[in-house]
Amino acid sequence: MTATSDDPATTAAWLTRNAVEALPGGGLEAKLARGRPLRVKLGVDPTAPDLTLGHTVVLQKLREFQDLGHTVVLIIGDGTTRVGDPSGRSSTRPMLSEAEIETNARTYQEQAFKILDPERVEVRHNADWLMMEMPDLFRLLSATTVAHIIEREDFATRLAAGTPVSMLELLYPLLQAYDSVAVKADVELGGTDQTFNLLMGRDIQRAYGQDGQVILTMPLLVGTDGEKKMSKSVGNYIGVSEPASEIYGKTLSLPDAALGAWYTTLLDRDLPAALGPRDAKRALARELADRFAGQGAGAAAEAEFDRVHVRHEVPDQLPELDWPASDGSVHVPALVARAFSVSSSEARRTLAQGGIKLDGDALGGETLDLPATELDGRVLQFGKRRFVRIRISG
RNA sequence: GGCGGGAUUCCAGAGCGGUCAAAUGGGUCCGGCUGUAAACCGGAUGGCUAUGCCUUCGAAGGUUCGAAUCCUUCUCCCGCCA
Repeated sequence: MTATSDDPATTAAWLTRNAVEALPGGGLEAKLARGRPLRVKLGVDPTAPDLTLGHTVVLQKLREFQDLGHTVVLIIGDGTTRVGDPSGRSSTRPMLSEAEIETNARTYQEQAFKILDPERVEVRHNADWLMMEMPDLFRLLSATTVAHIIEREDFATRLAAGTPVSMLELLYPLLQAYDSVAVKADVELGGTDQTFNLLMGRDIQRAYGQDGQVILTMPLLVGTDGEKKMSKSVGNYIGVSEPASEIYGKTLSLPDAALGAWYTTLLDRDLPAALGPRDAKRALARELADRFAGQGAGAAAEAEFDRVHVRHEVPDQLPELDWPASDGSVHVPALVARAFSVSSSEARRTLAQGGIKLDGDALGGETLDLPATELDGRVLQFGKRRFVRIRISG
C-alpha cells in the first residue's frame, strides 16, 4: 500500500489512516500543501537498550513519511533521560548513568535503522540544548502553568494517591516540548500515551513564535500476554534484535484474542478471515521473523519450531559443552549446572522432577554419576527447549 | 521544623525470641495436556558433590543458651501537620 497521489488531502488521509489521532484536524494537509519536505520528529529516551515490536509501530509510520520524501528527526533523549518520563508511571523513575545512556542510545539507533532509512534521518541529542542557562530555562518555564501540567492523568492520579511527584518529573513535558522548538518540528509522532507531551510541544512552539507542530498518535501494541501494553519492564515484549526463533515462538504464544490487533497494528491489514487462528498466527510469526531477522528467517524458524515444540525432536543446531573425562565418571548435577548455567541445587531439583533428559530419556533423581564414555556425543536436554551436546574431552 | 510509620528471600507481602531458609500471592522453572513458549491442572522455587553444612530478613554494634523478631547508633524511604 502506498500513497498514489500528490494531492495533500489524499496524502494526509493516507498517512493518518491507521493513526489514533491527528491533531489539529486538517493540520497535516496544510503542512503538506506547502510543498517542502516536513521535519518529522520522534523523541526516544534511551532508558532500555532494546527496541521492541511496540516501538516499531511508530517507526513504520516514520518510514512512510521518509518514503514520501520527508525528513525524520530522531532525537536521542540523553538530556531528558536524566529526568525520566513520568508517562504511565506510578512511581518515580530511577536515573541512569551517562555511560548507560550512551550505550543505550547507540543500540537504539542501530535498531531503529532496521526500519528507518538512514539516508533521511537527522539524529540529534537533546542534551545539546537542554543544558541551557537559567534565564533560558525561566523563559521556558513561564510558557505554561502548574494547573495545566498537573491536569495530566499520570500526575493527577499520583497526586491524588499521595505518591510523590518530583519537580523534575513535572518539568519533563516541557523539556520534551522544547525539543520541538529546537529542531523546528513540523510533525511529531508518538504512542497514544504521549498525547499530552506532544500537544505540549505544539503549545511551546507557539510560545516561541513557531508554527505549532502537527501531532500524530499511533496505537499502543499489546504485549505477548495479550493484556498489557508491550514493554520491557513487564516482560511481555519481543525485541527487534532477537533471533528469529524467539520472534517466531513468542508470537505463537500470543493469545488468539490479540491476533487481530497485531495484524492491524503491525502489518497494517486485517486478520485474514480465511485462515483459522492457528494458521493466521503462524503466518504472522513468519512475517515478523522475516521482517526483523531477515528474509527466509521465518520459514526456518517455523521448521525449527515444529521440530522442537510440536514433534519434540532435537533442534538442528545446538551448542556443545566440553567436559573433561578426568576420572572417568561424571557427576550429573554438576554437568547439568554447567551446561545450562543453573545452580547445582536447581539442577538436582529439575533432575528429581524428570526435567533432564539424555537423548530423550529422562534421567531420574537418583542418577548422580554416569561413566564419561557413555556421555560423549549425546544430547542433554533441560526442560522442553534447552539442549546441549556433550563432548567428553581429555 | 514537629509528630508518626517503615526497610524481609526475584517482586508484593506475612512473620514480632526458639517449631524460620522464613506463610500467602505474583513471577520463574519442571511435569501433564495442547496448534502454541497460551489457557488449564500438578509440583518445585537461597547456596553447597548435601539425611549434613554455609549464607540471607537495610548497615554496624549489643542483650540472650538462642534474634528476621528485643536494645543502641547509623543510612534510606514514606505519611500527617507546619
